[in-house]
Amino acid sequence: MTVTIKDVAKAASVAPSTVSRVISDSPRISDRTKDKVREAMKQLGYHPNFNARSLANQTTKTIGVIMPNSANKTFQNPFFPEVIRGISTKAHQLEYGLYLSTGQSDEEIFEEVQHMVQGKRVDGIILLYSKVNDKVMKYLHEQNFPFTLIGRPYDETVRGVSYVNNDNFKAAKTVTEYLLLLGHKRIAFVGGNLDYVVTIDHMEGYRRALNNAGIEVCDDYIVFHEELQEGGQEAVIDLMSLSERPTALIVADDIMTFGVMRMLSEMEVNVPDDISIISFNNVMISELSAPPMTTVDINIYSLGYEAANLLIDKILHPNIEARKILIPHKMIKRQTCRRLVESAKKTV
Amino acid sequence: MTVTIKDVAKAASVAPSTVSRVISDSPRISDRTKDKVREAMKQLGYHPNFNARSLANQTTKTIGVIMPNSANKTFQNPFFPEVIRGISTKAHQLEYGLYLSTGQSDEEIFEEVQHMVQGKRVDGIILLYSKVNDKVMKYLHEQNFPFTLIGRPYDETVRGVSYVNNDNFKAAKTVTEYLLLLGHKRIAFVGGNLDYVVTIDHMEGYRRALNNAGIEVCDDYIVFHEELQEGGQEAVIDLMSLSERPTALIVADDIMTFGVMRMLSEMEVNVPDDISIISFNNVMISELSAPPMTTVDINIYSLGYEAANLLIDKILHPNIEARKILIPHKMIKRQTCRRLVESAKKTV
DNA sequence: AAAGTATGTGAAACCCTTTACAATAGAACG
DNA sequence: CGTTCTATTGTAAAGGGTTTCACATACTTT
Repeated sequence: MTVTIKDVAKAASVAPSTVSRVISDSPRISDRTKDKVREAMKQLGYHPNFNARSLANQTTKTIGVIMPNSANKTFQNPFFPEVIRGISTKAHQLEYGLYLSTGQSDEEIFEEVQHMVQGKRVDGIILLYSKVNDKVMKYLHEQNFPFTLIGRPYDETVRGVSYVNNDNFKAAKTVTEYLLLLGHKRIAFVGGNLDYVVTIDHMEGYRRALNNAGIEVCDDYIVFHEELQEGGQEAVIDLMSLSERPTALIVADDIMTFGVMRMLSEMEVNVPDDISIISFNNVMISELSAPPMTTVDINIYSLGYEAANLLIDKILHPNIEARKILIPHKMIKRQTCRRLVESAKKTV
Repeated sequence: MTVTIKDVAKAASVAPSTVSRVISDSPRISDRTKDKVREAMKQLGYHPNFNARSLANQTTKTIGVIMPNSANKTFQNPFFPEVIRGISTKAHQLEYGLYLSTGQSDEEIFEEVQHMVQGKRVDGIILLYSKVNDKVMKYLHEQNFPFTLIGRPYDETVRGVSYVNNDNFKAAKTVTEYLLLLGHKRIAFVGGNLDYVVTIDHMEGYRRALNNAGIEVCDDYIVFHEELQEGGQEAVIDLMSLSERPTALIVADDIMTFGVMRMLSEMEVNVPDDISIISFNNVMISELSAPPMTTVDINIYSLGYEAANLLIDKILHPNIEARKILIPHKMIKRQTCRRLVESAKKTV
């Protein structure tokens, strides 16, 4: 049926091992023989069998990409195609393939990871999320299996975890300071799922900035929501029902901001005249909102690219020590923030 | 090092073949033996080696997913995570894994597909796009390798291609008719890349509706753009520069519509008062535009789900004949279309 | 008691490559 | 001319399973 190395060997009247060596371009084979074998390979249309190769080599040249639980809509966030594009680019350069997780629940995902690892289906794994107390991460760490995190481990004292992250604490702090400088005092924080480390870092940055400015953190101004659009919308309802409405919002994610802005517009609250908004990620469409949103570009593509780089490095040099990469972020000022004029909003 | 089937066999004092039979739950093994072997597997923490299995079985339980050329931004369209979610769900149900293409250019992708197929890395392939004269499709067809298309082959006379598609012709026709009923006569069409079959189908539907209504199709009203946001923006510039501006726009994709609406808002052209818009896909955020957009829901998730279903069927029953599945679409009326009042726009 | 039939198990071949080791031939050397 | 190198190629085992075939039981049947 299929053309194997033996067929090529026969056709070129050499031993299978010779063919194998020609494939890996071993210097121990004479040029004459190489030519002869290559000719035969072309004639017969030979392609190496991937599985046999992996088996003999104990290496798959494949990296496993673990997406978060896809039950909720988080998944539709353009964040994912973009990280994957980054991962994909680097992987392709180094001739690695990508194997995607398909599990829907945390439990399913965990099982899948076990299979990937124990079944030697991939050489390493990239986790596209960082959760607090993540079973998957714990497992990979225990198994001493090559992996990198996008984000950071919740407990940074855990040694030996490579990750690539933004300085989310700093980004959130800066963003809050920016709003403070614009004269805002009642700044609310609309976070994502609290199980994710990024949410915690954002919140800490926000708190710190407020503390530094001597402003008391008001619990009513801090809300969390898992779902992207719906979450954004519910957050707005909660916040706008307060007797003292916030004058500015820090929102965890651009997509959530779309939800927020939609709801605000239904309530006829004008952005940025009545309320300022700043969010995170700068996905492609965030410049297309009405008005275009001010957000923090976190360089999603690089996050993926560097994660792949780190991982493959680890695969190739297992004894290399863990590295942490910080991808720079950058505030992109567009049109959802405005300076608060002193007297103005005194009348609530 | 790793626990193999032989270790299990020894521990349970049976032959390796017996262990193998237990794994595949063969009816020829007594329950007592099965229990004994399973106990041993658990004790030793045995997991079957995937590559060895694939090699012996000649089957990988993996399906290859080919994304379009990721050089341009098309990729960031939330369409992709959503189809993949559909594919992923079905694949997971039937215990198939997903292997993703990483090539950036058409040429790279083609090579990759060749490797996947010849190297027996996957059991079947799903093409996430349908292009005119697609080399990849041609190749898969020639090789008689199991694959399904999302979209449809340009040349439908090619026998034996399974695909899942929307009736894009009909959707575009309906949408055009809808605008006609609202009193629009100057309806423009902003299409995607003309290499994609979907673009052609949309255009044909549009033309047909106009013809049926006895309205001459004006070439100036038909524009195409590859890029999503930029494309949308450029299209608007072109159309709004015409002496007779269109009163309604049919846009190929929701993301593009975001670009269109952004540009329109910069020009201070009001949607829907000055111009009506209707587009396709209904991705998650399309309800979050300002105003929320009227669009055609094409059920992206099902597209993926059914494609996986079709493919796996084909893999399992190679002699089954090719099937075509049409996923129903549905117009979602939101707020970007309005009735044209007779007298109104006469003054251009 | 002999023959026939399930049922359970083991040995060995096979899937395709890689690789350690062996073998051969020709070149260089004394 | 015999010996030692060196360059090149071959042989066989390993990598971890699956599958076929044949054999050994135990149980019916006549």
